[in-house]
Amino acid sequence: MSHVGYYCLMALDRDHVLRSAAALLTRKSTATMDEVAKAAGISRATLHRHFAGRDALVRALEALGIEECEAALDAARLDEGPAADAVHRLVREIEPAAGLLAFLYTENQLFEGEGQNQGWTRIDDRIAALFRRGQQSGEFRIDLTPAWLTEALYGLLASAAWAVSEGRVARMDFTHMIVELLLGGARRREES
Amino acid sequence: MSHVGYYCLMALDRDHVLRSAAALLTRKSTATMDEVAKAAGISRATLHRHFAGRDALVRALEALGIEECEAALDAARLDEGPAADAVHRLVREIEPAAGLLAFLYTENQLFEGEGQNQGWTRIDDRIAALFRRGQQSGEFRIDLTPAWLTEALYGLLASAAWAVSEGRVARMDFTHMIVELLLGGARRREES
DNA sequence: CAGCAATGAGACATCAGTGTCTCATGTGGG
DNA sequence: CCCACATGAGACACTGATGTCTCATTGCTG
Repeated sequence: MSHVGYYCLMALDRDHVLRSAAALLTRKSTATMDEVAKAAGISRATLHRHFAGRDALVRALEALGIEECEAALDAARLDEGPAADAVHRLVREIEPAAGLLAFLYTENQLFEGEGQNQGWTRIDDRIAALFRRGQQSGEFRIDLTPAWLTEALYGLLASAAWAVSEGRVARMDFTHMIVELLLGGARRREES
Repeated sequence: MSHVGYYCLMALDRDHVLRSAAALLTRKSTATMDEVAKAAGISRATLHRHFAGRDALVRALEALGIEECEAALDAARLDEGPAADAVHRLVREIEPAAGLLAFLYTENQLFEGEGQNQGWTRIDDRIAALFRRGQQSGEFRIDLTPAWLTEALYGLLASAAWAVSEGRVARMDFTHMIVELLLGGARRREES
């Protein structure tokens, strides 16, 4: 069954191509299929054998982003302990995917109206639920809605990913910057 | 001198076209020149008479964004009073331009490397200076750099603009959401 | 070694968006 | 009334990216 071996290689290559494309498109969101292929070290023909077209590639990247996001959500154990700690774990776990997320965050502006991948709404719901839990436990202030806090988290992740990739801030500060800014705003402050 | 009259109309039209384009591109950043023209209620030919090409249009939008940003910076009187109040005034003044800013924020990812319009660095510097002033006066915590706070402000402005345009949050909460989240994180909290 | 599968390279048609042009129309000013 | 000018509509060529195809080469399997 030589097929098995080849398919396995294909799968490995596919993942490698996907990650190369993610890394490239994070930096240059308008990169050509040619550039994507070169970045992955393969020819455009082979790239097309993996992904029917640019659209399919972006969809695959979206699926990868959702997958990594949900993995991060799982690893962060959002239900356990103080909500603030859960947010910290979440940002730490999601950091490696932040660049890809930032790309998809802007790319999704294109999917306007049409069939919005329901994976994102699931993720939105889980994150919003975390903020809501923090509000109900009294950790977070209640005048900022969970929906806004979720959006703000996305925005901060994207900002930080770009700022890091352009050298405006240090990569090692990534998690600290986001968590401190977000939580400082979200956490209810004791009366001064 | 019929020229005067015509030029005046041209100028008015140009501004109108620019704002229509800003409004459209805020929603659909890949809109066609045809769509931009239709959105402005003019023909593609006339659009080309105002702006040599898509590139020129984006540059003009960039100039408009910078202009409105600086106007907001001026109106906010960043040097006066507590830094926190200045941030609040800044966000309030900049809100009308937030959509355009969000568009340019992602579009600028394209201008990578090349001649980055120095207007942005001037704006960056003024905002960063405001945060630095707040740190020196003891209002803001010092473990978050002014550069990061500036980036975070941009990210929150873009997030909020998109979230509002997609109906995920209420437009009337715009300023409150951003200021409360940003300042809550940036303002030094009294020891609990 | 023989054969098969995957690849790389390149040719090719296609398509969308763009930039440029012309011409007819209409409108306002002299 | 007549003219100048701006506009709208459309034709046109050009470009860049894309999707599809063929063919030679490579490398692994049996």
